[in-house]
Amino acid sequence: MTRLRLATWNVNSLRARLERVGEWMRQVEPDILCLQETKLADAAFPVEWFSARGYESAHHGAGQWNGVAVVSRVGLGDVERTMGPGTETLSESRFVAATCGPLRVASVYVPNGRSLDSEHYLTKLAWLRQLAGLAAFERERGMSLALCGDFNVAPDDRDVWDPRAFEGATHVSEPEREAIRALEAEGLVDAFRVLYDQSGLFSWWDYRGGAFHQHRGMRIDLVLVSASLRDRVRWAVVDRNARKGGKENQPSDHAPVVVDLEV
DNA sequence: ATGGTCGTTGCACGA
Repeated sequence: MTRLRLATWNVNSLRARLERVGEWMRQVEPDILCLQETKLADAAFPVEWFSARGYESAHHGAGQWNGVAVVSRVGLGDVERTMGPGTETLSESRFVAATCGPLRVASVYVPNGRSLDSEHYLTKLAWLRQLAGLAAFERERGMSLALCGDFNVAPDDRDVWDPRAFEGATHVSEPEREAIRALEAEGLVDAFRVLYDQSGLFSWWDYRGGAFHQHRGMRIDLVLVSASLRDRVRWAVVDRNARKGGKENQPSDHAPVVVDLEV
């Protein structure tokens, strides 16, 4: 039995955050790290910076927007950059998957729905349906799966600072939450919720209005693992320290989520 | 109180 430390972090520009990511990795020593919003083209992704620290990497990005990566020190192979045949356009540069040791790992950056009456909201729901198809595919071929990333959905009211503030907004609407439950119906469990049932444990805080200091956040960064791993979740945390900092050490607006699995 | 801040690109826009 070995302990596998899995983490996911929307870094809001890897170029702007690289030094901070390096310091965090040195302290936390994740075995597998999923990144979102690298905002890099594949050619600009710092493959050698990661390999110098003992990590292989797979990146999918077009630059400027989106961009996701899987970084691993327990092996990395069979890289896929779409959720399946015919989904290249939908997948955008928001999906990359790789096999890392015993796990199939996907780093996902679910589209922001913007508003309930936006076409982007429909794209978001379609994207999540496609992701459920991928979960079914991995289950059918017997792979243990970890879907890690920024889902832009708060699964239930415990995951928002004030449900009343979100009436009629995205991230909390019933169709979005149903899409997360559909992933669970495909055999995935929210690893963080295996250990914690409290409200107010957030992973994202708006940069504006001092939201972080006033505890106005949401839990939208998730690690969804195969149900067969439920009893192997040993430890989990949202590392709020990584959300701290000011002018000289700017944080992302997301904190990393860390999950330790006994595999 | 319809504001606020950050990262990117280029003199707004997405989140």
